[in-house]
Amino acid sequence: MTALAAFAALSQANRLDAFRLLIKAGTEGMAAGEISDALGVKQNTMSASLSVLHQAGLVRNTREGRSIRYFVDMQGLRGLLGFLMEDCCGGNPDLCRPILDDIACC
Amino acid sequence: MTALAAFAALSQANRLDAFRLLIKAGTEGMAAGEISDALGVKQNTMSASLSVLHQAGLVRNTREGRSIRYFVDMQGLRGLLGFLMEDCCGGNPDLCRPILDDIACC
DNA sequence: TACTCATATCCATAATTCATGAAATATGGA
DNA sequence: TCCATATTTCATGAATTATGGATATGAGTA
Repeated sequence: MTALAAFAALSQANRLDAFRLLIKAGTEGMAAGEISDALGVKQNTMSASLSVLHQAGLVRNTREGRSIRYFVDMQGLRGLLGFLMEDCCGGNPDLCRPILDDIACC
Repeated sequence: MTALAAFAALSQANRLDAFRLLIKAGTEGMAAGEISDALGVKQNTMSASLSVLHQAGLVRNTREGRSIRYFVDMQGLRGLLGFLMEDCCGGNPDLCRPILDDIACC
């Protein structure tokens, strides 16, 4: 199941930090090198981390000249959260409404 | 950081399955034995899994006679998703709105 | 072509994680 | 008290994973 891979991908500090950085970066995304610099992680280690996030369907990337730019894969994130919250609360809206309110990022 | 523990907790099949079961169970929760029966997992193995979810702040439990009943910890879940989506999308609502719509569980 | 920058891959080692059997703890009933 | 039930705790070995050095690939530049 891919949700498992996604949670596994987010369960390690470098990868979680990188993912949150990309969440903040939004549509602009960040080059792989920018990410490793920002987090003070060695280039090859971060490359491996980004690869795990990519395989888990949490990020996309496109080459841009010499750099490779990473973005959050919004569809992947959506699928993950949807899977987690499927049939939640046994149909009791009051339980999970506050959760949604808290993700009111925009 | 506790978000790390939470994602790690959800990154293993038994634990993710148990958590989703509890999401569906809502306020009723489920006894530890019910969970291991439902998932066909040995009792001590499931107990260890529930303990990991508990330490990660994703579930609560209360004793009920001889059984111990588990519930999703809504506050924990809320904190986790809030942490993940913090400052998301660089302030671009169109990006993350579909995500929220997809978690429209109730 | 030769050179440099940006990233990815390979490999070995160290560290972590997992499931299980066996034993311990807590509760309720006779 | 003694017993059965429900669950947790502990110890262990097997499997997985993270990390970093070295190296490879690929893209621009001269």
